[in-house]
Amino acid sequence: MGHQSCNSAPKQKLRKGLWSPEEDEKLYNHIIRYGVGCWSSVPKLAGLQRCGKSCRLRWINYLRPDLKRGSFSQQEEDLIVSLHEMLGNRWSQIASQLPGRTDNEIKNFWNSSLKKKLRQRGIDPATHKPIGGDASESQEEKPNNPTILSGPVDQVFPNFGQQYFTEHGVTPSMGFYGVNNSELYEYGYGESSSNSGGSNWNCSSVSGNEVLNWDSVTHIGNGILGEENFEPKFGVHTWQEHGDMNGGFEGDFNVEFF
DNA sequence: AATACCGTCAACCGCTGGACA
DNA sequence: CTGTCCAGCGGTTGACGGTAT
Repeated sequence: MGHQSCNSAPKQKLRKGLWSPEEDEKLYNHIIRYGVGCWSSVPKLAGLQRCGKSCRLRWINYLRPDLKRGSFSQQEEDLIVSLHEMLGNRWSQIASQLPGRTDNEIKNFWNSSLKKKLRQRGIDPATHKPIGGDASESQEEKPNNPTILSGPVDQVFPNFGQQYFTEHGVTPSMGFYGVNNSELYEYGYGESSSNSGGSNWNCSSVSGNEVLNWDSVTHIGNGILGEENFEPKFGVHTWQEHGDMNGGFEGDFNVEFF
């Protein structure tokens, strides 16, 4: 099958468990000198009795020079929580938004610390919704409490921001954005007039700025692109781009988070 | 002082999907 | 098209240190 464990490689006895300082040194020196290349050949070339997978993990989670060590800042903590709300347990995607942190590190931090903190605050870490209590109360509260932010892209979207748009080759524009099957999607951006492209949102032009008709938000879960489970996360009211658009997106936003 | 319990974290395991022959 | 190899991912495990009993 398509899987192989460290046991299936060569008869030679492979070491497991914690890494010794000598092993670390061998692996570190090898990769600094020759780069990674093919992980399966690294142990042989570096003189290690480990499988390539084990070497890869050790490098990524511990030896890499660009790793940030030490405890998580409050800012990082908040970022992890908001990214987890959007992406779920996609630790590598979450880690990609936190320079110097590994997916393993974030996963451990989440499981050992953050989950507990959220529960203490009365928030279910799985759903990010209030635990127990009066469900109707919490549902009523949501639409009445949108968060409206204005400013540069990285300020308004600290949780994925400029990098997200750049990586996805998307210029954020007026419209709805949301989550479907834990992927962030943009829907209907850049469109004016109503119900274009099968989307169920409306907008109109007012003094040169396109304005969303938020009444249509309630319809957005119904069959956009034939998808279910679409969960709107935010809408861009107005925006203005600036800077070098070829080098990545820059702009000022007026955004409403649901 | 002994040991049971708990939290943290490094590392492993097994699965998935992409690349390639 | 099929099979194999491999990197990457997320869940799980186990070692270890600290704290409670």
